[in-house]
Amino acid sequence: MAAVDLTTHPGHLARRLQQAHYLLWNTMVSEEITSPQFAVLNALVAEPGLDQRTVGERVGLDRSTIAEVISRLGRRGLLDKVRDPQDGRRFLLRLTDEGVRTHRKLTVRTARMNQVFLAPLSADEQTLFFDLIRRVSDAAEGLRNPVEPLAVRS
Amino acid sequence: MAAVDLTTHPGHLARRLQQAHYLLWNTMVSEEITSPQFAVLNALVAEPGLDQRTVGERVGLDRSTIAEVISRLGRRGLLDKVRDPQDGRRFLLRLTDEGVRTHRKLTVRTARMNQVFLAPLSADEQTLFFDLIRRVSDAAEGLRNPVEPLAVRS
DNA sequence: AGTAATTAGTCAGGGCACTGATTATTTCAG
DNA sequence: CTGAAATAATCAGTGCCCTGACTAATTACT
Repeated sequence: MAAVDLTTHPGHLARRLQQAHYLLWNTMVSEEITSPQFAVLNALVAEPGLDQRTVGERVGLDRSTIAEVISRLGRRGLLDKVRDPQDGRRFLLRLTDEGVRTHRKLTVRTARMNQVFLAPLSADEQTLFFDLIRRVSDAAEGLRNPVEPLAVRS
Repeated sequence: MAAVDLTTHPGHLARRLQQAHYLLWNTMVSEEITSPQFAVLNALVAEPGLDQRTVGERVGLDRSTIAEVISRLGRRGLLDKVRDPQDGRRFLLRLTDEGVRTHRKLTVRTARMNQVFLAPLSADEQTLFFDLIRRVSDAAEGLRNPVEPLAVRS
């Protein structure tokens, strides 16, 4: 009696959207490299030598998850990890040649996949789609890290 | 040089959206029951006595995942699982009283959470948001199960 | 009736995602 | 300069998500 219509629940829709994407990625882009892994490669192409934590921040992965993802990419020989001589807590990350090649190859396929994925929407709708999702995500992210209460320095 | 802007990649946005939702759910709805678990409870409120596979279909979870989710709900005493006497392969699922109570409680909180989550969008934009995401997901889902090619019976 | 194909569910294995606790290093304060 | 706070990374634990291989039960085809 009291059942609810999940198609008006953003969380449920978000999950379905991600599943749909996962499937398409698997068939059109790669079965080896996942979408989050590609995001890490991409971040390191843009800014080589980043440390692990910062990469996680760039692509939206927490400290634990980014460690796993990086470990997998390292095992596949797509990136190198070296202690920062300036700060012994950090590891600096840099793509190998193989990592750069992989990124380049997947960039092309990803673009094709995105076209297919978004094909049901007109160009205007696609823009709107990005905008709406981004606004909702950013707002929720903001709730997470409440703006520092402007601490009053005694 | 060849780095790409992930904010125009639907997969990346979908992942971020889901993370944002996960966080909000955890703080505003429940730390025990997850959103997919609630979806299962909801499906069984709507249609008590469904079998496992069909529940999975209703909420969009594959056979393996639905088995895990149901096992957790069973462990928590929120549902019962009995062999179908008509078909010994199936398990029929039914919420316990505790399961019904939990569903009712979470329904209220979920509605509140959805309001907060969608607050950055106007009413019209919310409708559009649902519509765009649903269209993209459904289309991708369609690619997955290509329409049976109308097999020509010799 | 008896074998073949289908179907429901399980299991093993890989990957993503979060929290809370721990370790090592650096920085800050007195 | 030394003890305390902060920071980068790891680890253990839980849960979601998929695939491919397998088992058990049912249905369909001779």
